[in-house]
Amino acid sequence: MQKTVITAEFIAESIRNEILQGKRKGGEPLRQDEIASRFSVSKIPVREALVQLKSEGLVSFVQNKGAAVSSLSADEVDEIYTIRSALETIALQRAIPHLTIADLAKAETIIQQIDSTQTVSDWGRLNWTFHAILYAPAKMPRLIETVESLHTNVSRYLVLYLAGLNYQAQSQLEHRQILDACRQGEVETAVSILQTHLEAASKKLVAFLNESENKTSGEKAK
Amino acid sequence: MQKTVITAEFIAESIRNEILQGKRKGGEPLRQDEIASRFSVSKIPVREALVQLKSEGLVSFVQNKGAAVSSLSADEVDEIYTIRSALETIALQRAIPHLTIADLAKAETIIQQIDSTQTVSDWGRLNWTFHAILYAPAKMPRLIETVESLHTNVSRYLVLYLAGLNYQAQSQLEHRQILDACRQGEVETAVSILQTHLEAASKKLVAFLNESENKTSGEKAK
DNA sequence: TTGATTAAAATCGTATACGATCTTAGAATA
DNA sequence: TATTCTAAGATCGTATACGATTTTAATCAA
Repeated sequence: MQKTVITAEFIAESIRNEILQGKRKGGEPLRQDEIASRFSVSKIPVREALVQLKSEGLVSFVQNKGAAVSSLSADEVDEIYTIRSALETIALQRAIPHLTIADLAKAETIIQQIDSTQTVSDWGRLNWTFHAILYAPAKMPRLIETVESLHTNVSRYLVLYLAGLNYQAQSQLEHRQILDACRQGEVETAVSILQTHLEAASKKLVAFLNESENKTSGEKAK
Repeated sequence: MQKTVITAEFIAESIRNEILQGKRKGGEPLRQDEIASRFSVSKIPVREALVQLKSEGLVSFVQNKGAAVSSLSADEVDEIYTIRSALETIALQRAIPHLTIADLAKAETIIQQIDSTQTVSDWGRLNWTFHAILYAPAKMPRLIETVESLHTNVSRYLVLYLAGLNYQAQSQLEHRQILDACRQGEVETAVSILQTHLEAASKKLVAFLNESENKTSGEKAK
């Protein structure tokens, strides 16, 4: 077996997953020595992994204090959804004319998998998979990469706070409506529902975060 | 004087500038030892700088072959301008109602500076400064950061290939039109000219790159 | 008790060193 | 001559080691 990937990539993926699964909370420091010994490597690939995650917005660095899991404010979440809406709209619009039967079937399968999903991190991952399938034929890899990164950033909050509610039922309904519109080739309709879909998530999440920020206001000055 | 920035940040900025000034051509390998000795540091901060630049799209890594300055295809440039148009449109639209007299004056100054600019790298930098001033009041730091990164990526090609032509005169005319529309608070007009402005740059650059790609087709399979 | 002071421990950032991989150039072979 | 082989050099990726900074905790003063 050849060395599968660069060490730093492997470590970055592990830490990314931990953050997405809520095992690492916002603000929590990421000790280089601890991570290094856990993976039985030196700090050097660990630091490179953290620099990578910093560029994805999942961790932040402070001089001589190392890395910590970054947090999102309500404003930032709002901004992220504005960007996502603009970009995903373009992707879907361009992709629909090129969607194949196989793509649509694959998307349908993912919707069903989401229905029977138990863990929140699976839900977040499948959620993105569904969208990514519909966007892929747009052949815009940079746009998709950007959107995926933004999705990842909000996902850890979504899975934590919206999973229990009736949000999932509504979300799945919209997924099915989007898929139907894609099948019919109704670009306008699909894009419109997608925007609604994103706005709904954004509003709930922003409201939730505003609430928690008010509760804990004053702590931030620390 | 305290240590201004982390070493890696400083090195990243230096290499970034070299790439933007055309001192480092696309495909050119970036030797870690060479860079390290030039800055009198070890390879470790150099590698972190390169990982950072990779996340900005300016360099790419290949396993055991290190980093090299990345190149852009015509398709990628086209995609980048599509993304920029979508995002900059939002930024300008939201910023205009909050533009102050001081912002407008600052933008006017930059236009004048561009007129008297000699070097292409100054032109690229000032060009972005002008746009950034008009976008800033939108208060969307992530969006701006994303757009800036995309601007940086195409800038090194723009300055190389469009600087000589009459492109700059046209570009400056559009800058003044955008600024005028901003002064009048005419959001629709400003956004519309901005889109034209970006499309013009995109078309010229894509045409140029398609031409060079055809000339050198066959080399790519290497 | 509370707050200031300082020494010890923890942690960071990076220089040095080294095995692993890749590249290159000359020798051997056809 | 052209091609394959091989060994030396170049370059990469990372473990180890260490000074610098920060944090913690213990001591002392108010």
